[in-house]
Amino acid sequence: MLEKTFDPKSVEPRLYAAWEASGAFKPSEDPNAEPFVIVIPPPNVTGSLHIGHALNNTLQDVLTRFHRMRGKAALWLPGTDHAGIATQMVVERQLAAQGNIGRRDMGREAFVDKVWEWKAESGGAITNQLRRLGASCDWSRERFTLDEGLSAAVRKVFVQLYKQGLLYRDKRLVNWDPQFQTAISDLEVEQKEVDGAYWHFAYPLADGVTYQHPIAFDDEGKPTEYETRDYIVVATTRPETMLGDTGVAVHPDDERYKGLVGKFVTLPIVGRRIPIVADDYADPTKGSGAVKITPAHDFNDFQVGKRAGLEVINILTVEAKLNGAVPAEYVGMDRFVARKAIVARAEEEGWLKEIEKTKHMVPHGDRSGVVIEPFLTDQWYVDAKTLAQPALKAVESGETVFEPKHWEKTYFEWLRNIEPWCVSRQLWWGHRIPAWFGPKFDGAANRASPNEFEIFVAETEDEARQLAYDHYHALRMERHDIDVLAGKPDSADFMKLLDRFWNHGGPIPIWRDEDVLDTWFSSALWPFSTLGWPEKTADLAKFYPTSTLVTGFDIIFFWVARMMMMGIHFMGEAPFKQVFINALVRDEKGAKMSKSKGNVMDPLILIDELGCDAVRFTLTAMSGQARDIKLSKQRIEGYRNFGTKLWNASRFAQMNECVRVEGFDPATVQQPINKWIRGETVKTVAEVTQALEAPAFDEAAGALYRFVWNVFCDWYLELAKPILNGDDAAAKAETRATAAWALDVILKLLHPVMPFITEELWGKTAEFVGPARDTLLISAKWPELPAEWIDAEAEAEIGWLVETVGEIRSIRAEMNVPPSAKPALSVVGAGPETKARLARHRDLLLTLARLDSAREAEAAPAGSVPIVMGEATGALAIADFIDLAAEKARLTKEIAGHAGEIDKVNKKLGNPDFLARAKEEVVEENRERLAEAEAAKAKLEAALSRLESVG
RNA sequence: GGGCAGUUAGCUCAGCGGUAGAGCGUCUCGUUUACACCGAGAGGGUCGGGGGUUCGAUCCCCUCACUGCCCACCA
Repeated sequence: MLEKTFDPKSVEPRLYAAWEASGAFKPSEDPNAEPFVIVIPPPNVTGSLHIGHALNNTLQDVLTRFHRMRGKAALWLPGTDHAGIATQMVVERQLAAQGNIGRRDMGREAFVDKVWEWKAESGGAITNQLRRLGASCDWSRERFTLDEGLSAAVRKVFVQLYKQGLLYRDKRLVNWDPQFQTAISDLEVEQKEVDGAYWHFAYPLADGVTYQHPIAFDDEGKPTEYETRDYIVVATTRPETMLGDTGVAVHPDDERYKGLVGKFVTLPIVGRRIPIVADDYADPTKGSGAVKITPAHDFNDFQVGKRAGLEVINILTVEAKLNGAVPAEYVGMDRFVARKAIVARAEEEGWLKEIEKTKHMVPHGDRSGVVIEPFLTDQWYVDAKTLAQPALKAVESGETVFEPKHWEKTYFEWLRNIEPWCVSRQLWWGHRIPAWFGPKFDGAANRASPNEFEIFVAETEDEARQLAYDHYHALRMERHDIDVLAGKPDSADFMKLLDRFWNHGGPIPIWRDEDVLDTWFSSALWPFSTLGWPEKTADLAKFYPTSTLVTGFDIIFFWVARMMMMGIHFMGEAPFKQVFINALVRDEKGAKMSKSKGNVMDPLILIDELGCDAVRFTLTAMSGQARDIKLSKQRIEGYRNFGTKLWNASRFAQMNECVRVEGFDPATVQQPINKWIRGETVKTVAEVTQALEAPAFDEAAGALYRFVWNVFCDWYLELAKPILNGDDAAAKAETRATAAWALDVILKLLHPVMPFITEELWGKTAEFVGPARDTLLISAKWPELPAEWIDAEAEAEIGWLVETVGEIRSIRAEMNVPPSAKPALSVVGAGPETKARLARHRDLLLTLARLDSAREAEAAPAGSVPIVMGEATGALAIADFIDLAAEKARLTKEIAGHAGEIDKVNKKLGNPDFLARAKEEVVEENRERLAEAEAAKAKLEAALSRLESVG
């Protein structure tokens, strides 16, 4: 006998082990099996499973299990991401907590070793948590973004892009994170609104220049009054940057300042003479219309500086402290301390004109949370604009489809306005950039330039060395020809340097770039690097491109778009056929879950409390499209109850010896209820299959829920009871076999969503009764049932029965007829069909509606209550319980309801336009509706008048 | 400033041209041997406002309002 309730805690680990041991997680090797492939969005190796992962991975598992059961070679490829900054942070924190020396004291190699140590110990946490979720990943193919193979792929991609001119080194402003002291990409910058101010500074004009500044205006905005100024006002939100100002810009058409273009101001504190330039960037309507230009510390100013040929003066250190380029008293000062100091000094010296309090957006590092500084450095950039074009085309053409479709707009928007991608990071944990530097020889000066280098990009150091050799050798030959042969005397030093490398006999003195790559660089290769690229592996041939990517919208830019770019560029084909964007999980009030708010729901705790299946079903059912998921525990409990319901239905089946019969053919069933449930099962299979193909997870879950609970349990099992308890051996045997069959189909359909309880029942039902199962449920075949098994007649008949029972129950409840009372039902005016149905299902009617009898009659007995039964009228003899007034009210209300319906339909049918233009079947449907409503109304009116004549 | 999404029963959401639905919650009744993590029944909505298209609009179009998110913006 099945236990009274399902115990997930003991079952889940056992079944997971059984699945894994059976080899079911590996894709079928049947050469005819069509592949179905999902690559997991690799969670950070530092991560632990949160509810978002639970949703995302549940959906992937549902798809994988579904397609596996359908006979596809289903591969769900798992892995983790090395997560550069995040992991480096975790390990640094751990080192600090253990009282170890810091990263910098430890040195790069030792630190990286520590990170690997940490990874070996703690890095597997999240994959074990995925197992607890029931994830049927092929663990034998698990990858890590920093493993040997993926590192080789990264090097190859880097070198190829470099050779193709799609990756280059450039000196420009980057988003600099002073906490981690690394560049970050635009995407890693978060704009946050903070309280700030515009500080208006008066910069004195140099060389005794003055001008007339308008101070009063007429109604048309024309200046009427001027004052003479020997200064120009600029405003800033970052006063400390003024130390790096190298110009002031005004709009070329700004009348106020026309005369000042080409003049100079004397920068306060610094004393630098800087020009006033004309540039469209200056907006006459903003502030004073004049803007200070700090090319080294502002993206816009950098551009203005470039156009106007302004000097670029970097005033910050990597820690965002003021460097030696500023007056001595500020050197080494923190940027925010300097801000205050400068404002104080401006006030003191009288050039602070105004402080305008304001809120404005300030860029912050998404990991560090500190304010980002635009900072002038050399970094590596990917030419994203070029790579984006085919990625755009792939989605435009439908090669790759987003689901829901509207996310394509987001994808397009970003790719169409894409900027170069800064991929170098000044970190230690990550893929070290395969680029080597060598001295650059300045031909004119004939010596190695201290700040410029030759770059040699290669997959290995040996290759880089070879490149360097070739380069310097060619250079040596060339210079030899040009300079030495031409007898130029100043060639000597230059040649000496080159000769030193050669004649020394030692290796070419090149050194490797210290930087590592953005974590997302390796993630971008995930769909093909994990399958073995650049090797031509069997997996790569079979499983690329993948089928569906399931991920959150928050990483469409970070990850999806970049995989599209890299996948198409290196594989010639987009990496996915479909991108399914899942919703964001929020708490029950709709707030984003966060540790600081304390509203985090830990999926592992929920699994402990309510079982994995309940959590999975909830997430599946709630994964409607394009919306946040507001998750409440109550909801999960509801689906836990659903599992229990299924469990109990199975117990019922078992108690009633509903044994699977080998070779049972549902096509042969005779009993109406069996024909009916057979048809309902067929419909559900079709519905669930279609929903999972789309995929529309919520629809699949909804269809399963309704079928199992509201159809199979509420009606089929109830309808089966009289037969199962009756004497008709043939009917009993047929019903037992049908019930067992339907239950098997249910287990299969439900398995992708609720793998544990269904697998357990699959095993248990075979253990107690029926023939042994030849496979685990995970490997069972998805049902395919013929549409002919839907029997319209059985459907109509059971529909009639269900409706009649419902009517009677409703009246009993409304009239407060006690459950113990068993009234008689008289059926008046029945046609042959109703008579036949009444005869066939009399027992069921008596049981389900708790009746004493149900017979045909000539007329309704006095004091009975009418029920519409198609063409016939049922009369329920509950005279003893009737409150006359209440019954009159009930009838009146029902009659009014029908009257309203009749009015509405009559209006429609009376409209000639409707008759002329509406579809024929719609008109017909309305005619039928009218007839039905009129008949029902007539019956109830007759009953009401009888009641009134009595009363 | 630009873009996207949403606004349907108390709550959470489905429906997306032809009779307004589900789950939860609420109320009433019920220990009939699968299940109280249950069963039966009931109440509850002028489908955000205003226009338009249509024989017909919750559904299509326009517009307004509100909510959420993304991108841009440090004078």
